[in-house]
Amino acid sequence: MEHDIFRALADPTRRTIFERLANGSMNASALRQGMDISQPAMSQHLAVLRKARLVREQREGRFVNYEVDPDGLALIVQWLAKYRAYWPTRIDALKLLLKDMDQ
Amino acid sequence: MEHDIFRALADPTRRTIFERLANGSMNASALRQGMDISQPAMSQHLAVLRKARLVREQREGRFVNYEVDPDGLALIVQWLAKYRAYWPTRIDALKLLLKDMDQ
DNA sequence: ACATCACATAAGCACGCACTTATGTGATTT
DNA sequence: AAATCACATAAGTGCGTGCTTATGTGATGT
Repeated sequence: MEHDIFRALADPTRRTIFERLANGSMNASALRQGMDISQPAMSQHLAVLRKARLVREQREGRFVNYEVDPDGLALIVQWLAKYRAYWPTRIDALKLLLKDMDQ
Repeated sequence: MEHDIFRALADPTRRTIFERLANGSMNASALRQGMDISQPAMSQHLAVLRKARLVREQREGRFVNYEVDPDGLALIVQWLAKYRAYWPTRIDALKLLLKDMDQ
């Protein structure tokens, strides 16, 4: 399962898909816009992201709406937490993170 | 670079190596103990982890000591920060993280 | 100096993976 | 009910990747 996540994110196309979904959920056809990717390829990528729990589907008629699944991200956070002793303490990303989570 | 990281972590053997180094830095030979992996394979895995900045080397005589490189982890945190809007707010891992970072 | 040790690199191979084309499935439209 | 649409699945293919064996390199030991 942790394996599924890292394997899913190892592909740049899937990271792009995930990033696009993070900016708003949409269906598979909409996801293809401006991505130069075939319909089966998109479907296969979404299947991999689904298995990794990075993305979840929501049937709406004959469309399938896709959205970010927090479970996958939670598992990455969990994995990262194991190594928090090595996290640099002063980097901007971390400060950003802290600021955002404080409120 | 972010690509190098996810690709590096996509392999279970490399994740194991990384985890072992997180529990204490050591040289390549010591890393092989109990892992049933050839010397060249280990060397190649370490090269991939190095390129991803997840690990860094420190020559000591004819030994090469390996340790976790915080830079790689920082990049993952940075990547994760982009999706913090989707992080679940009540999971244990997150609470653990916060508690540890507060002090 | 030579041998040996710790590790890196080279080259070849088998397997996994991302793609393709073709076809299947279930819902909507007319 | 027949056609069309949105998407999934099947099967085949080329390439990347992780392994192997063989060899190179640089440091230590005798």
